[in-house]
Amino acid sequence: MARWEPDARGRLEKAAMDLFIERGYERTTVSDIAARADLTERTFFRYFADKREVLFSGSRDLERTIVDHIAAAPPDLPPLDVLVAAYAAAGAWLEALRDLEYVRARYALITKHAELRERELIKLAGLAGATSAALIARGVPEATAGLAAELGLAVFKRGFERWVTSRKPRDVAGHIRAALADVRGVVAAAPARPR
Amino acid sequence: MARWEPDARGRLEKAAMDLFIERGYERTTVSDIAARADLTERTFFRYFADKREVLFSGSRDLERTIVDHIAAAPPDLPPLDVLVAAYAAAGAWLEALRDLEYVRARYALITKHAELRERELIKLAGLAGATSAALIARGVPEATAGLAAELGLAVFKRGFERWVTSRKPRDVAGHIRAALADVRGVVAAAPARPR
DNA sequence: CTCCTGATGTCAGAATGCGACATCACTCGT
DNA sequence: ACGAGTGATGTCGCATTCTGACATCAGGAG
Repeated sequence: MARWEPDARGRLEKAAMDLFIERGYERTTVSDIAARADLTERTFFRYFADKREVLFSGSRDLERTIVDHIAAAPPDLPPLDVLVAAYAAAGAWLEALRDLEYVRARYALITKHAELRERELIKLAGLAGATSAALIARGVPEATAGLAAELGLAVFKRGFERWVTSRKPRDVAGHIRAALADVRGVVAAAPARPR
Repeated sequence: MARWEPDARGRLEKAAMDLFIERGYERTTVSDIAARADLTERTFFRYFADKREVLFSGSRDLERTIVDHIAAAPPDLPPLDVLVAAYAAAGAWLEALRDLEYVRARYALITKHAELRERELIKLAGLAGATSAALIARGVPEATAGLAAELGLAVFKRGFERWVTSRKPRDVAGHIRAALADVRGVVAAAPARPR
């Protein structure tokens, strides 16, 4: 018999999600989570730097997926199109990986608690940095890459949000590409001119 | 004689900045800050919701300034241009209000500590929300406003960063307008086509 | 003069997060 | 087969952040 139950990290993540949904984020302590996972508070903090992190373990994989797609994109595609294609692909990957109910529950939690939104935002900022670096590796000039990353992220955020909150959800990729079109519209907008 | 020294809030902010610069953010406790301001830890938390907030008191004024400029912009200007003009004006306002050394020291602190970057990001997200609402008040459709706000914020971030980190600083407004041009370039980029 | 208000202080305590050390089943080399 | 080492976990103690409840007390309103 194994010395410990396996997958302590996974158990902690599940216990945390369950408890957050049951009682809310603020009213569940790390001690509660650890107890439900049959572990110690101290052990929780060995796996997660702080209480928030338990909700963000997936962000590393997401980032890797996106960066890989950027590297694999056709070499003459303009930066923003590279990013949007990568986000669309990663979105589809995520869609297949996670239950929509899970994604929605997590989204609701993060939206509701400023503490968690802060963490989400810094993860996304890290993602922007990673995509920027991936563009630079393709030969995109540094100055362009940073801005493109920021714009691409805006497109992704918008598309993702539309996906999660739409009543009859269609595919993420579609939402993301629609968001890109919207961005193009906003940037191209010219002042109304009487004629 | 007044019962207490005046401007407790201001004293706390100054004490905090000084100590953060002297010993770094992490190694100064709230108790330290309060002591230097001749106040109690408890009083600190009456003025600031948490330790980080002491560095962000200005963001309310900044937001107000920007929103006012948006409201006052010529009615037929396209959303993104409205935003960039407002940011440029607010940037100039900030430039006149604060010592460059202060802005830089604060920027260095925030850049260095993830905790503070998180707070900064959520303040900026709040700013995006406020600018979006201001656009909607001008009659911009909701869907457009949100995206325009996000893009405008990206322009502002880039311009501000360029301003703070450039060795021989020129005016913020110029940097912001330059960032807008860059964004237009990125969005307009077409795939390289042999002909 | 008295009452009230509002800024501050005092105290106790919960929760987060960390360093140091203990435990103990399992594994590997011999 | 056996002893040393490894690695995940537990235990303990502590600093720090943040909150609730109550106390204090100068100055202003009546």
